[in-house]
Amino acid sequence: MTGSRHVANDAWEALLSAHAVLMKQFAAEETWDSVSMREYDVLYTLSKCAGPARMSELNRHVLLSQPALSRLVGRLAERGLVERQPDSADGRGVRLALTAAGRDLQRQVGRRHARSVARAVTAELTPAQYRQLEEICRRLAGEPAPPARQAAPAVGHLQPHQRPADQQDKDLAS
Amino acid sequence: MTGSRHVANDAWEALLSAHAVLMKQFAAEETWDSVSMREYDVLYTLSKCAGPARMSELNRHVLLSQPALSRLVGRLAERGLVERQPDSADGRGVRLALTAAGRDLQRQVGRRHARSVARAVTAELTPAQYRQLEEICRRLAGEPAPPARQAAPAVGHLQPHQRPADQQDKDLAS
DNA sequence: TGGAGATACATGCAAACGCATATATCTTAG
DNA sequence: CTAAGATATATGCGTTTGCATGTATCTCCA
Repeated sequence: MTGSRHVANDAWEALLSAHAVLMKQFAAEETWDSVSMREYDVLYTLSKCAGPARMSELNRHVLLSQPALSRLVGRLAERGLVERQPDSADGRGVRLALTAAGRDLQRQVGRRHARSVARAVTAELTPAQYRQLEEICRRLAGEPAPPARQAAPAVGHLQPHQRPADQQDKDLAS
Repeated sequence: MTGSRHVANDAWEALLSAHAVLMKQFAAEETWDSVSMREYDVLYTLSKCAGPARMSELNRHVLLSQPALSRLVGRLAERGLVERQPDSADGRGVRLALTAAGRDLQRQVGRRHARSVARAVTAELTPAQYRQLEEICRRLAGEPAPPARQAAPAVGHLQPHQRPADQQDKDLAS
């Protein structure tokens, strides 16, 4: 038993290491023109959300404190990349959506970035391996983990990562 | 072909998501007493290096810019947790090592943190799964990937992650 | 040998972050 | 219906980050 604890820690450390190595690699590329990786992360997350998203929803995906995200979105809004509207249903909340310019920029950067990601991943892993990686990481992230790889029933709870399930090809398609 | 690109991107996104979710979870725990997670990361990395390490070596493991790491180490040195000595062999470089206090603090925090990590990982994954995760992530990180799980030949190039291969149990042992 | 370029780390400075807290709205027990 | 508490987001403020650059040392080739 005491061994499995150790192995579990090694696995997490390996994940951290892979994350750091690849993040640095991606950051060093010329992909990021006029947006930082964090800003892109927000734009990308917004692009995956069907309708307007809320700050708190965004904040579940982005590794940033709530105030930091609030200001980051503020900056993106000032640059005309996202639109921030008061929510009619909930006066405290905000509805966020990409503007046309924001969507364009996300797609453009997303295309380049997706290429880098695909290159890095496929260079080291076999298809079977990165499929396993996806499955395992989804579980780790606490997602229901859709085991079937084709048209899963789409259970539909708005858990951590809800995605429209279509349309997200746009940014990944070459 | 165009499909595998997409799947590879999904795998990376899943990894990012798992990273973000677990990092937030760990950050929210009471584990971090007097050190931030980044500071702990540096202390931990130092604890794994056999002898004194160099800044640039550290910087390979930690996701921070070189100036940020330089100052972070400076702060740790001021607090008496790490020792910074000029390198006799290379006048430009610095040799970093944990002080006794630094090692103690690392172990104490490491014990708590390792528990959290083990809890989180084993709660979601089977032993076979986190072993696979480790193997796959090591490859992703560009490590030689020791396929044998017992006493690998220890090729020994000082690639990204060189670890003493022993002693690191100390911080993970319950 | 000498000097151009590379490497290792540090520092000035503006931008961005996290923590604590403020503000506004929603929810709910009484 | 109201007051207490929860929730969603924003803002003040000190700290930390990244970028550009500085300084010192090392490397290597002419």
